[in-house]
Amino acid sequence: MDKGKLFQQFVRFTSSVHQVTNDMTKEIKIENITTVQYKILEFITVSQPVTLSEISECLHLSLPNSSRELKKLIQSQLCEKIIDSNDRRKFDICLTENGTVLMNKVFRQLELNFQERIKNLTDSDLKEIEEAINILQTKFLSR
Amino acid sequence: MDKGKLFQQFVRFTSSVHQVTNDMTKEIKIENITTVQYKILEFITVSQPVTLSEISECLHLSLPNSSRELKKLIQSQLCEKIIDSNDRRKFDICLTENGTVLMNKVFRQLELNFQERIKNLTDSDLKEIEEAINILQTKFLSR
DNA sequence: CCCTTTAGTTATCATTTGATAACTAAATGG
DNA sequence: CCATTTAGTTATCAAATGATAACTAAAGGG
Repeated sequence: MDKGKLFQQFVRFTSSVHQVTNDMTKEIKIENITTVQYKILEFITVSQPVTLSEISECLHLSLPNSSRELKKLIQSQLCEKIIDSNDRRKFDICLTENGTVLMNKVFRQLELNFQERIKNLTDSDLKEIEEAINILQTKFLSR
Repeated sequence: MDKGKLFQQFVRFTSSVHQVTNDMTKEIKIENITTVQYKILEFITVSQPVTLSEISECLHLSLPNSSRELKKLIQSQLCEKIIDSNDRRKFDICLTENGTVLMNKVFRQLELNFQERIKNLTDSDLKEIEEAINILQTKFLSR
């Protein structure tokens, strides 16, 4: 197995994934939400409940900056803090009702883009894609 | 084939890919190069020669902003313009000798991270991963 | 009970990035 | 050969992001 060649493929692959997801998300515009704030929202959506430290670590933002941006999201009533009764320094962050509605709308749009992209594929192609995703997910992407 | 479920998997998958590539690249710091400038360099490296319009389109930057950032990269002597003799409004952009050396260094570091990540996998795992990447690349990611 | 660590806040400043208008110069098309 | 389109430039301003210092308040450990 040529690991150098695999690395080359990996580079092209990740660059394609970034390209495709960029194209799929670029038209999605939410009023009064910046790019970083959107990433935070997306992270909360996928991983909720999360702590501020987790946001900070996973999105490579400093704690002060995470705090600032979260504050704006809370002011926009898109997410909320739920104090952890075991450790009152911490708190869990969840989407509010509003936030959930918003992110559902975003993901529906994303799914339309996705379905558009796969609409010409056969069932056996889709099956192969599913398996490929599973292999990468279990063997390579999860730590 | 449940396309809705496939979408869910796709979302988790892309989020994992972003996470992993973020982690692999986050320690890579080049002096006097901003994030956007690095993305431009990366794009040139993978796709050279490129035009300014291609940079602008693929990285979702306006032409004026692309021009500004490219100017800085040229001032840092990391890339250069090569006038297209067929159409003198256009020009191709390539890495300079310096830029090539720099990006080689970056990619070597990236490759070390990559090898570290796969070091415990068997040859048959790697073979599966390679095939999975190929399937996604040909059936899903390329337009 | 005190000291240290952890988790987050607030304020401030510099830098980066985004957006837009007004421009040049070359190509293209009738 | 003139008008329009294409490709890129320059300047300027506003907004977003990054970095850091000084802070609070709770938890944990001896």
